[in-house]
Amino acid sequence: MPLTDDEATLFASWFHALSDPTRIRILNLLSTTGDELGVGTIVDTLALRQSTASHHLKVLHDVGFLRRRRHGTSVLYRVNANCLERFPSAADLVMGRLRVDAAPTAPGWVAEPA
Amino acid sequence: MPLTDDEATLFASWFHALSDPTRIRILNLLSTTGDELGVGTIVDTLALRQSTASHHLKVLHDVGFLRRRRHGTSVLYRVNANCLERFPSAADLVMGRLRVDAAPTAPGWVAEPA
DNA sequence: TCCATTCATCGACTAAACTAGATCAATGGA
DNA sequence: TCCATTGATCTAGTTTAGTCGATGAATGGA
Repeated sequence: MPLTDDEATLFASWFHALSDPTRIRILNLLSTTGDELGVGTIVDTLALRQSTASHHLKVLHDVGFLRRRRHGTSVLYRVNANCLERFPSAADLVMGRLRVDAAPTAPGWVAEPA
Repeated sequence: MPLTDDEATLFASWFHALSDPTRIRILNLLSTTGDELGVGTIVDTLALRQSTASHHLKVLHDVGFLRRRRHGTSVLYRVNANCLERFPSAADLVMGRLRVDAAPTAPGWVAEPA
């Protein structure tokens, strides 16, 4: 049974969030570091402009790959653990090896405050 | 150990190939069908313009997700089986759960004539 | 050889995305 | 309250990507 257009669009949006090298580096930095980082640290570590980093962090956050919280004047970002540990091999969804109705509706579909 | 810029760019290119709904639908059609399909069949099944389909097929082929062969006047596309069965959870690469030096350099890294 | 079929490629148009400087908002300390 | 810090948002400029009609190339049959 083929994917619906809506499902295809949804899955594409997840991949889209990973389709930029800077976002890959941000995600890799956060996941290998293992805990939350402020925007300034990310900017310094990856040599990004602040507005550029903020833009990419928003993309990753909007799709559910990242969580964030304020801490004083700074905002700390971290990888969404649900995403990390339960995100199925995304290819499996596309390839029809996972039933769509058993799949999440978003990368961070497990309840957790945004 | 963080990803290099080149690695981040490479991984991003794989995700980019999956970042469009039409390409997701093409890949899903080919994988669920289970064998190779001509461009005309894909065009009819997914209600695409021929040039649009050809464009997306090229993107998927270039990145290694699809193989193709001529058959008479038509061209048959199929999913790259190496890709399907051995493509690791792509997220694992980004998340540092797979060592980069153990990872493929392309989705279709296992030798097979293009 | 001539023609029909099937796709790939080209060119133009439009929309979306990335970057970056500038400005705005939230927080906390003096 | 005033100001410094931190990061989000705004806007502009450039690039990249998706769509689609038109054209070109490969194949095979008449």
